[in-house]
Formats: sequence, structure tokens, C-alpha cells
Amino acid sequence: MLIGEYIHTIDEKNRVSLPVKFRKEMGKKIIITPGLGQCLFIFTIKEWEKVSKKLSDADSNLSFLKADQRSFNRYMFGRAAEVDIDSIGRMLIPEFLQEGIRLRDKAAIIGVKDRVEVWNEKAWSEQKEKVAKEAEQLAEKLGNEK
Amino acid sequence: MLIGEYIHTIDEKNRVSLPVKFRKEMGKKIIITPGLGQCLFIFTIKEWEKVSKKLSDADSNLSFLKADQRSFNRYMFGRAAEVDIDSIGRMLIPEFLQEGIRLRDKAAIIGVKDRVEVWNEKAWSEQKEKVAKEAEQLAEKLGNEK
DNA sequence: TAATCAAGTGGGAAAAAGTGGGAAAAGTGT
DNA sequence: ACACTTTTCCCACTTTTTCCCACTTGATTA
Repeated sequence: MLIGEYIHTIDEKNRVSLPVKFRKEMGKKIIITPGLGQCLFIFTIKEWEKVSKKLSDADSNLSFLKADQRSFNRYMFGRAAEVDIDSIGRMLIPEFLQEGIRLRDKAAIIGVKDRVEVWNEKAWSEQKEKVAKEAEQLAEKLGNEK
Repeated sequence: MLIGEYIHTIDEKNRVSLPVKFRKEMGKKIIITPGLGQCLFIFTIKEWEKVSKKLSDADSNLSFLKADQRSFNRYMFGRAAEVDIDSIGRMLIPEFLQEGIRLRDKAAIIGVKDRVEVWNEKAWSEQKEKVAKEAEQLAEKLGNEK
């Protein structure tokens, strides 16, 4: 399971180390897409197959209008990139994906169960702060449902 | 069953001894997450599997499409850590988890039935004091209702 | 009360992880 | 075909983490 938070450098050649704890699970090839919220998603090939299938399936539980569906898919597929992990565990993040989330210098790399997210470090700490309060209430609710 | 209170040092390398009484039950690998209130939760792997299942939406591979679910999963999984217990029974608490509860110097380690909690020592003694009063009132109330 | 043992604490050395950069390879345009 | 840029691959340095050993403290018992 992919969990935890890591702050890594994005260097001049657009490379970022994938945290060691994620490497085994992610394999040698990954898919990077624009995420929802100010981040990127990273999927394993396997996970991406599941996700992309669902996304492109018009009858899925997504109640999108066809036009919306199309443009949403265009967005996800059009910007998705297949990326190799180099011999020492770094991935190369295409510049067109960096722009969207203002990535530079330091990136926060977050494990979220079966995907990885990449954030601008600052945006991540703001996100955390924002969610902290809501999360506690939500968690309490979940806890009570036991 | 995990019970009792222990005050241990958190050293410069972010290590804390797990009380001997907890070691057998916790095993060699644990999961640390932000808790409810000013503390961290420590789960056994087994317990975490239960908890994480409940947290994630079991019916949908696309739980990331829902904004609330997304932020909540991010918060819980992103701030969870799988941690090894070293050969003499210490665990390493990631700094990003320490920040949230202002952990430093002395930590209170509390057994709470099937999980362990970690508190800033001071926060814990305040918490105790607060609960003690409430408990007294509650007991009195219960007594009167007889 | 000294010796012994168990639990907890601290720190040095080795190993691993992360970062940076040079050189070879591939791609592009003239 | 050549010069020039971009990408890829690999090596080397630095920092962090892990592993292991040893000391301290406090309880136990002979």
C-alpha cells in the first residue's frame, strides 16, 4: 500500500526521486496524469488500466453528459504520460505537467493507498492545513459507524 | 490487550522505545497515523488493514473523483507511515507526524485496548486532568440515577 | 548492600537514499 | 552531412537513515 509523505527535489533536468518505499510497488514504468486538485497523479500501469477503462466507459457510474465526458477524457488522456523510472529510481516529469501545478524546486510526494500524488510543496502544506479540521470531524463520524 | 501509560524519550534521531509490554502484540512492523485529538495512533498491520478498508470507499476504484473522499484519503493515507521496530524495540516517528502534535523530548505512550496512542507529554497530562473531572461528574451522575 | 538483570537512552560507523553533473546518444534543423 | 540542442545513461558526491554496540538507570535478589 502506498502511504506517507516525502519532500524531494525536482532538479534542472526535471527529475524527481521516487521514494524508496514506493519503488517496488510502482515498478519500472508509471503513468503520470494531471490530478484533481493542485496535483499530479501517478499510477502503476496496472492501476492505470483500471482507471482508464472506467473513465472511457460511457456507462460507468459517472453521470457525465457525453460532451463533458469527452472533454474530461481529453484532459486526462491527452496529458497522461508514460514515464520510465531510471536505474536509480528517479522519474522524469514532463514540463507540460509541471506547469499546471507550479512545480519547482521542492515537490511533495504523497502515497494515497493505490496511487501517488505529486504536489508543489507549499500547495501541499496548505492543503493539509485546510483539510486537517474537516478530516477530524469526518474521521470521528467514520469511527462512530463501527 | 494494550493498556497502561508510559513516558519515554524521543531522541535526536526521532526514535522512541515502544514499552516492552506492547512489543509482543505490536510485532515488528506498525502503522503510525495522525489520531483524533492531539495524538498519533499506532496500529498493528492487521488492525490497519481493517481501518484502511473502512476508510477507503470499497465500492469504487474511482473514489478520487469525489472531492471529499479525495481530501480525506489524502489526509489519512498521506500522513500514515509504515514503520519497523528496531532490534531493541524502538520505533522511528517521521517528522511530519511529530509536527502535528508538537512532539518533542518526552512522549506519553498509551495503550488503548487495541491501539496505542502517542501524545506530547504535556498535552497528555492536560487531557488526563480534563477527563478526570468529567469522569467524576459522570460517575456522580450515574450514581444519582440509581 | 553489592551484584545482576532488564529496560531505556545515546551515539558512532556502515549502508542506503537522494542529488548533481558530465559524457554519450539521439534528435533537429540548415 | 554537419553543427547544435535535447535527452538518456551512468558515475560520483553528500546527506540521511539504519544498524549495532555500549552506557545508564532503576528494580531485584542473593
